[in-house]
Amino acid sequence: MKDAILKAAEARMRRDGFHGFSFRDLAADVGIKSASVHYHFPTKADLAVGLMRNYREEMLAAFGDAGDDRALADKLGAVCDAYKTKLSQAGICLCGILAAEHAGLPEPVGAALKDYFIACRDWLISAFAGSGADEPEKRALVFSSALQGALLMSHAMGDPTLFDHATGETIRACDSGTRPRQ
Amino acid sequence: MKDAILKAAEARMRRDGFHGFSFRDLAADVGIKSASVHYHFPTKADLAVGLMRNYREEMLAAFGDAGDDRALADKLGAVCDAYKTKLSQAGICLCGILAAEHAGLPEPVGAALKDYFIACRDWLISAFAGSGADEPEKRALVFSSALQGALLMSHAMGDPTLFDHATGETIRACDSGTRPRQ
DNA sequence: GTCTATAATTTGATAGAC
DNA sequence: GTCTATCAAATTATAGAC
Repeated sequence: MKDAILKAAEARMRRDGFHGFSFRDLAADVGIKSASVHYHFPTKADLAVGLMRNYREEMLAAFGDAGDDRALADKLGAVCDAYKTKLSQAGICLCGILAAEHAGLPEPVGAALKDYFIACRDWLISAFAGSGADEPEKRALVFSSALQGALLMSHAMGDPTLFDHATGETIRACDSGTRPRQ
Repeated sequence: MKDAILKAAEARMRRDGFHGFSFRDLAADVGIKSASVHYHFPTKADLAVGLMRNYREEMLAAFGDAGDDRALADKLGAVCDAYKTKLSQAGICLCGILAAEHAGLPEPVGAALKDYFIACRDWLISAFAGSGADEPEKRALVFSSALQGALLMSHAMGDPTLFDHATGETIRACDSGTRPRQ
């Protein structure tokens, strides 16, 4: 049941944001009462933090090993694919929408948010550094922001192809920047 | 007073999102009661739509004329500067945060949101087409998404330099793509 | 673990006096 | 235009029975 709540909460939070749904909505989704949701997650912040922990593990697992022998473009492609799967399910990145709202969120949520983006950044730094790219730290953040922007705009415009165009462009730029005049 | 409410509402909505503040918060900001806010804006959707209309005009004015004789990089730089000013005031783009939440927002807000992004896209298409770039439609959307992502990540990580890095990279990519081996 | 019941607060919004 | 007063509904969260 805890997993069912987390699943419903991810869908709700990715669609409507932290303040856009209630424990009663969630309870109705999984067929119990809101008091029972509070049994599993005392506060909404607890729910969000638990959700983000799960989400981080799921995404990093989908990215694969940043240090393996795949080509850089394949690694970045795996990251894009993981987010595209999320986009196709409706809603953007869980941490993307929470990032947009983060100034008005409980403090533990903000901390978990930074944890997520730092984990992603570190994965990307590893991937860039492994391919001999210069300034891997900078590239990692630029790539992340391009990705989050592609999710946001593709979602807002209701145009899934926008995500492919934007991420395709970004990967191509990274690849040529990393291995110039190949 | 209507302008004061709009100003306070922009700050609140850019910080906390559509559901993250109340008419009472707003009333306190400008020193009146919430009933008086409802006199100026009957519903919260009315407020958001009015806000977005103002915001759109303000931003397009800051971009300047898309058809003038500035270099493409200068035009794109003006767009980035306009958003950077917003970022420095705290909070991301008004339409960026509303885009993230848009699935759970009143319908008129979603319509105004699309209007904003279409206006921006058209401005950018004009700028790209004027410099002889190929696929100006595609470039416009890719540029917009890079920009929104840069705002989001810079905000979430609390790192203003991230915005400069990401947008600088994007402008450089557009420029070299438009005028190859210059 | 889930329920009923409810507390305590907040919310968007309205009515009507001034 | 702003106020007081208020409504009806929703919200997060808790207490205690089963």
